[in-house]
Parts: sequence; C-alpha cells; structure tokens
Amino acid sequence: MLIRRTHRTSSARQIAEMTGVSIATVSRALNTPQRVTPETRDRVLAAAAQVGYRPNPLGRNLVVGRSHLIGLIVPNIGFPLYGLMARSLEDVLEPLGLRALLASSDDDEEREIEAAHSLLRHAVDGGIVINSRANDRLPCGPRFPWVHIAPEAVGMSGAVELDNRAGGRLAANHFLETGRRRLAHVAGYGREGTERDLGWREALQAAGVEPVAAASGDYSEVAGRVATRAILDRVGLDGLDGLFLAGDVMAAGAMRELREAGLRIPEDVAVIGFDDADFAGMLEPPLTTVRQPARDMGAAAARLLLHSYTLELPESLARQPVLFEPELVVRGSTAAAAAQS
Amino acid sequence: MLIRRTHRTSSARQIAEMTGVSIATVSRALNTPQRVTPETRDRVLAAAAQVGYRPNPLGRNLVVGRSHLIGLIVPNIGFPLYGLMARSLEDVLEPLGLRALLASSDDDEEREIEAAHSLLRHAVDGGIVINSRANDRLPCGPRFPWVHIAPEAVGMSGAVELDNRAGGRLAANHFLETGRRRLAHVAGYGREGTERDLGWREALQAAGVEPVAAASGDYSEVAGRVATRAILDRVGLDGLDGLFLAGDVMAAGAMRELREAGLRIPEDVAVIGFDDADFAGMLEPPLTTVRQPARDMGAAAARLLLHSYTLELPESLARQPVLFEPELVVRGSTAAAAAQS
DNA sequence: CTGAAAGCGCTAACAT
DNA sequence: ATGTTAGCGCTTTCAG
Repeated sequence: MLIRRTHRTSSARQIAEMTGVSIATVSRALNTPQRVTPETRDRVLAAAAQVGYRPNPLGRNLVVGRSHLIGLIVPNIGFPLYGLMARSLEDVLEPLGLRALLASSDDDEEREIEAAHSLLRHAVDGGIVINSRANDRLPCGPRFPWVHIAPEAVGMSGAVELDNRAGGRLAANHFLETGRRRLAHVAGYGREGTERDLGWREALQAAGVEPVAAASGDYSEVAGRVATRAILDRVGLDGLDGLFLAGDVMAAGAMRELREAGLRIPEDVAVIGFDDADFAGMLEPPLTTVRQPARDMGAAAARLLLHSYTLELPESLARQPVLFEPELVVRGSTAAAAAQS
Repeated sequence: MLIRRTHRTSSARQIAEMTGVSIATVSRALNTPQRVTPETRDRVLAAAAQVGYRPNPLGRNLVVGRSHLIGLIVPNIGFPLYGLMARSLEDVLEPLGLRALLASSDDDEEREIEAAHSLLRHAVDGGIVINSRANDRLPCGPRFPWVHIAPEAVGMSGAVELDNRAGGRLAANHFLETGRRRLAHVAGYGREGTERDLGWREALQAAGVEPVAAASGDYSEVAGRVATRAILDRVGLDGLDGLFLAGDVMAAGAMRELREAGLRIPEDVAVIGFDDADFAGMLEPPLTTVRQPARDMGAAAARLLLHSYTLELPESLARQPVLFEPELVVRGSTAAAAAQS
C-alpha cells in the first residue's frame, strides 16, 4: 500500500564515499565547520551541494532527542481570530527552526485530548493550545511544556489571557460616557463570555445604571439576531439605546435586526462588538468594538513556550497567566461623527 | 542551552524488561497483534498501558522512512480563505494519521522556496502549496509529491484550480440578466485576477455590451475605494449601474465609496464581489458574490496528494488540473428583494 | 510464536 | 583534525 523507497536517497555515507572522508567528518563539516580543515570542509560541502544532500532530520532527531516540531491545537484554523494567532506564533517560531504542527479541537474536550495524543505521537517538543477545554488534563510527556492561550480554567501557569472583564467595562463605560443609559448585553458562553458580562455589569453598577435587559448567544450571526429580537420584544423600540455583544459576528447580526426593526444606528441604538475582527470596519456603520490583540497574544505564547523550552523556566515567572489588555476601537456604530476605519 | 533529556522516557526496552519478553515482541504486540500469542500480547499491552508507553515515532520513522507529516505552504494562514482550505485539508489528512506542518509564503517566491526547503528538512512525506508563485521550481526530493491549489502557472499537473474565467462570466451575465448595462470591473492581480477579468469581458462582448470603465486593485479595502472613486470620476454618478470587483474585501470598500457618493445599492448601482468570504452576508446590503468552494478545493487537494502518496499515481489522472466551478450567490447588493444571508 | 541481530541516518564521545 | 565506535528507539529479516 505505502510506497517504499526504491533507491537510497543521498545519505551522509554516500557523500563520505565521494570525498573519501569518514561519515563523521561529513557530519562535522555541516554542523561544526570550524572543527574541520577548511580544505576538507570545502570538499565535503561541494560534494553535498552537488548531489543536493540534506541531512535526514529523522536520523538527527533520533539522536538529539528533539523534533523541532511544536504542536498547535486550535478550535478551528478556519476562524480568522485563530488564524491570526497561528500566524504570529509561526513568525516567532520560524527563526528558531521550529515549525507548527496543526490540529483542530472544535472546542471539544475529547477532540482536544485526541489531538494532543496525536501530536505527542509525532514527538513534538512542545505545544500551544488555544481555548483549551481540557486545561491541565492534557496528556503530557516528560518535560513537555504546554502553553495556553485563553484556557477555560483560571489561573493556569504558562497561559496567555485577555482581560475580558476589563473589556466588558470598556464597553459599558463608553456607553456611559456617550450618554447612553438604556443598555443591554448579549453575552457569550465559556469563561470569556462570563467575564465580559461580569465586567459589563460591574461598570454599570459602579455608575448606578441598571441594564434594561440581558441575553446570551453562541457567537453566531443568528444568535445575535435572535437575542436582539428578544430584547426588543421585551423593552420595546424605545427601550434601548446601547447594545453590547460579546462578539463581532453577533454584533453584525444585531445590527441587521435593529435596522429591520426600523432603528437607526447609532442615532437610536449604539452598538459595540468584541474582538475587532477583520470585517468590523467594513460593516455599515463601521462597528465600534473591543479589540483583542490576537497577534500580540500569539507571539507572547510562542515566546513563553520558547522560554520553558530553551531555559529551565523560572517557575515563578509563569506561575500566573500573562494578561493582555483589550482596547476600545471607536467607529461609526457608536459615534456618527467618528468613522475611522 | 537546549535542555537535555535527564531521565529515560519509557521505551520499548523498558516494557520488554517489565514483561520479560524481547524488545522485538513488544514491537510486534503493538503493530501486528495477530502474530503474537494472545497471552503475551495482553501482558505487553497491559504493561504498556500501565506506564503510558507510546512508541517513539522518531525511531519508527527512521526505519520505515516516512514521517507522516504533510507540508502546507499558505500565503498567510491568517486570511480566512486559506484558513478554510487548511481546515478542510486537515480533515481529510487526519483520519490517515497525517498531520499538516505549517509554513507561510506571504505570496513571495523567495519565501515560498525557503519554506519548501524547511519542510523538506523536516522530512515531510508530501506537500500542498496554495497560490504558488514558484510553481514547478519548488525543490523536490526523490519521490516527493507536491500538490497545488491555484498555482500561478497554468496547466500544472497535480493542481486544483477554480475556473476563474467562468466566475467572471457569472458576474457579467447576472448583471445582464437583471437589466444592468453601464458596467465596470475592478480587477485583481495575478492569474486569478486576469482570468476573472477575461471571463467578464468575454461575456459582455458576447452580449454586445461595452463596459463603461475598468480599473484594478490589490484586493484590499482601500484599493476597492480608490478604484471605485476613479471610476465614478470618469463616468459620473449616472454613468454606472453595475460594479464587479475581483474580491469581497474590495467590494466592501466599493460599497462604502458608492454610498458616500450618495448612490444607493442596489437601486442605483448593483455590486458583485468574489470569494464569498464569511462576512459577505453581513455587509449592508448583503453582498452578491461569486463563491469559491474553498473547503471542497482543500479536500480535493488533500485527496490528490493521498493518491500520489499511497498509490503510484496514474500519471494520466493528474496530468491536467482539477477544475472547480464557481457559483453565484445572489444577495441584496444586486436584488433588493432577495436578501438571503 | 518468539528471540537474536542487523540496521534505518545521524551525532557525539573517545581515540588517534 | 579526523577516524572509530557506540548508540538514539524502533522495525524487520532470519533462525530457532
């Protein structure tokens, strides 16, 4: 079934024979050129270049005990936010000769653990998990570091997180500062969702403002529509002047629903989303949103991994999660004037 | 600098000692259970389970000569379209125990070739390249299959492509059928761009309609705006009633520009995009677009690779590219009535 | 059915 | 500076 190698691919032995040196010298000429006579080194390198020889990493990995592979478990690489994180991870891993091995979890604990096993079987040297459901229940080999981005569990070591609570406060305060008082929130699931909701309530309470309604959804466009519809039914067309949604996609759905109900954005109802997805600025009006610094978080996770990978990680250093601060990006959906893309 | 393994990780030897059988029998018990006495097999498996033993793939790979790794070169995994393709690839590779090793090319030939070398150094068993600029100039080891998705070169074997020309015709014909006659196109770069443009012109010419203007852009939102502005300047506010853009992102920019010029969509100007990106249905009005079946194309590429990977590929079979047909998704930007998401 | 032995391609300690 | 030797962890003949 599987194809078998028919002819020997160029090996160190082959080029050893070509140049009349030992197989060890070939290895040295390539890895530690300074420990080899310039003359023979050149001969070896020339021969290597001639037949296009590249050391078989399988052999090398076996002896040095590392694969230079980093596992990357993502809910779904097709989601832009995760794609962004993956890209920035890659950018910090690549210069060190490390490559990411991809796996998807679909936000499912079983699949996530499966994926982890599969990666371990490929002998990855470390791993990064985005939105882990399994948290510290992930299988781990000896001295095998996992780094998390936004894990479900709180206070994990070796984790990079967004301060979702601060994000919720950001949204609430922006409404308050722009004179909105009839406010509602459509929350999302998971810890992120809960924390965003918490921050939102917290800031409103501090200002002595009671939200007029609350709902929740699964971050999808229809969920945004349905929740918005439900809120409007409850409070009436005049009962709402500020709507905060835990994700940009839900916000897009909400904007459509509001418009179909005959409400103007932002004149009648201002809308705030979360994430700052690529399309947020393309919506009409452009969506004000709480920005999640996806690239920075990805890069930070990769660096954290490198730390525990190359050095002995000072346990103290990653005892608590690295926290990123969200940022409010103000666009047309909350301020008719400011329409910065 | 690099951490050294301090203690032996559980090896086949270890569990051989535990069970008192030879190391070869351990291997057999795991790989070919039927060739081992049920009794000893159970003993071995029990011991293996107890210490959580997993054969080190590095050792195995070395002897069987395959890594079960598939290289994946993508312009940028952060772009939704490529993320989608990557995901569907993954879905067909995973059941066969294959994993994708990620690399980014940024649409640059140099980087692409670099990436290919890097993947080769990791001993991938095959590779998939999206939007290859290097085409058949990619470095290839002995019996190392590359499969392309939308390569820049025409007529490559082992390639999966979209019929971009048909896509251009689809857009043109939709305008013609809905009674639009003052038409313009903002083309994109690369072969896709050229072909879409070709199909567009071809269909218009067949109908005896002369486009009122033409422009081009780099698929970005601002490019869409700038090109649209230029077209309007040329033909005037009354000179245009149908605008086709070679990408959805450019279309989003165009819609904003049209609106700011005081034109209504679709009443004054109908707009068609290309790709059917996730946000196309969220725009206001929802964007009519030429859909590119990203998932199907990804899956097809993976299957093509498996073909040349497991069997000897019948050369005839992949001598010419596999062609996918685009599909017109009609939404509100061309038809006020039909507002299907 | 099982064990002994060879070897995958490479690196690293030890000699010279 | 170079060759020799050993061995990474595993699979796979080849005997028994």
